[in-house]
Amino acid sequence: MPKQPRPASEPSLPLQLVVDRTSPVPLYYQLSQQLESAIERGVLTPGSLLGNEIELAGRLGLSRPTVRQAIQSLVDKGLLVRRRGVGTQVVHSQVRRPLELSSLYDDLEAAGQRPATVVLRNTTAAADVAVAAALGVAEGSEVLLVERLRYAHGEPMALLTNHLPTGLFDCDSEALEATGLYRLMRAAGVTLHSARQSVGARAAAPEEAGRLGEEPGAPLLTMERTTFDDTGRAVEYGSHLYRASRYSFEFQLLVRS
Amino acid sequence: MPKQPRPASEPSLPLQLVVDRTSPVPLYYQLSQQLESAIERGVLTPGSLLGNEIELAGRLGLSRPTVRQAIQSLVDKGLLVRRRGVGTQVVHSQVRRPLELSSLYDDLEAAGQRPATVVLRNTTAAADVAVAAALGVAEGSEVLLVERLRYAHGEPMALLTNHLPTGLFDCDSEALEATGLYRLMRAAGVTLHSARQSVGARAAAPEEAGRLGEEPGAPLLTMERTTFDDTGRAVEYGSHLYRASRYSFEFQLLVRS
DNA sequence: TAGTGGTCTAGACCACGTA
DNA sequence: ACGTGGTCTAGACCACTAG
Repeated sequence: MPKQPRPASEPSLPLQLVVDRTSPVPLYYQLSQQLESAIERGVLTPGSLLGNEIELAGRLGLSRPTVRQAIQSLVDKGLLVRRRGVGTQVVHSQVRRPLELSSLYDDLEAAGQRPATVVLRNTTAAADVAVAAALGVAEGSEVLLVERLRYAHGEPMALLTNHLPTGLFDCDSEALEATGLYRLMRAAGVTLHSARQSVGARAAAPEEAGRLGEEPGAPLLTMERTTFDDTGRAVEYGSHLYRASRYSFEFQLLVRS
Repeated sequence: MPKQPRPASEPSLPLQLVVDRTSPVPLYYQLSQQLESAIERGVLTPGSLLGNEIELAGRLGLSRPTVRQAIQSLVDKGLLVRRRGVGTQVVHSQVRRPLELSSLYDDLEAAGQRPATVVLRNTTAAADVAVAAALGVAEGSEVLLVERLRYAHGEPMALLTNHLPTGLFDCDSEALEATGLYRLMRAAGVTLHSARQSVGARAAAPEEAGRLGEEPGAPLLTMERTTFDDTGRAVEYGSHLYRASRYSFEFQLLVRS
């Protein structure tokens, strides 16, 4: 009997998968990385089945729980979908950028826009009510205040105002102009854990408009964010203004199941 | 020796935990629900340790992997933090609202604002370039078009424009005025999987301003969203306008680790 | 050194979807 | 009826952290 043209949902798995047991990298992680890269490179096409877990485990010389752990991590990332009685398949969706704690610096760099930063202020100040509440410090206590103007393609893009608790890390203006705030914090050993964000819009005040190269009254995107480390300390409170004509927030999100 | 005041990070676990093996609810889920509710109610205070997994498993008559599965799900939600050599503790952070595929209707309802909706249009139309690209259909093909004005406290809040593939579900205007679009889709058996969003701002055009009760040129928040089901089909493309003076997007997000 | 989470195994039975 | 993923067990060894 002649072979039928293979439907997109049939197992397509000559796929080279190998694990190195001498490596310190966890086996499930090696596997999930290989699967992810195969999906990324298009070797595993959308809709294709992965083959059942038992057989996959046998073929790799792994136990089923280990294989499941690898697959589960990709399901959590939204790359795979499991269906009982059917199998595990590569998701069809076209976009697969995960939602991260986005850094404007990284965003711009990824877009090939070579960001530039001018530090307008880098000093200490007394915390006002809002800042004190966000950072969980006493009103009037001393906090770091950083104000930056960020450019892309030589055009101003955003006015970034940050408040940070003192003593957290060394906030050097030169370093701030060379990279982003989050990178500095991570480099200083701060482990970012979660953030609370609020995105809105308002009209530009005259001074803000002047700095950003917009007309007074022009629409600006606003973002306020408080970031916490894994001990629950607030490590940063940002209050940012973006030119709506030049910037928008893009992200993908997964539906909690 | 007199007892020292207990530091916040010490195990505090008289905590009543029980599992019902006759229940169809998975054991790990019963456990994670109980832990989550204990955290929510403040019985497990921020910073308190959970006690090691082995002992917890023994006390509940469960195996360690099952207990780990329960704990892991809460770690993924950002409620718990694990540290090797230390233990598992309740995260200190004050806010713990997860990021979801937010529905304006649900948001307003949760805020106690009793949303009202007026359907302005509910018809079919030919897909233009943008809509066709977003939904993955041919340009000019027929799609559903829904335009709604949403009110809170009797004030207009947002102008919602949605395009949907035909034949997906019954798009009844009365139902649309009684609840949100996502609820209708879920009720029709559509399993939402992921969405691609873009949030920006712009000035209100005269007609938009009129409908929303703003002045022309007033800043509006814009949101475009394409939602996919678990087969990768685009099931909805929305292009929405919010009064910036009355609405902003709020969400929490976790740092991928 | 002792205690914790991180990883891994080799099985088992069940529930659900498809046919 | 069959094959799939969903759940669960009872162990094991290792890596990291604290004291």
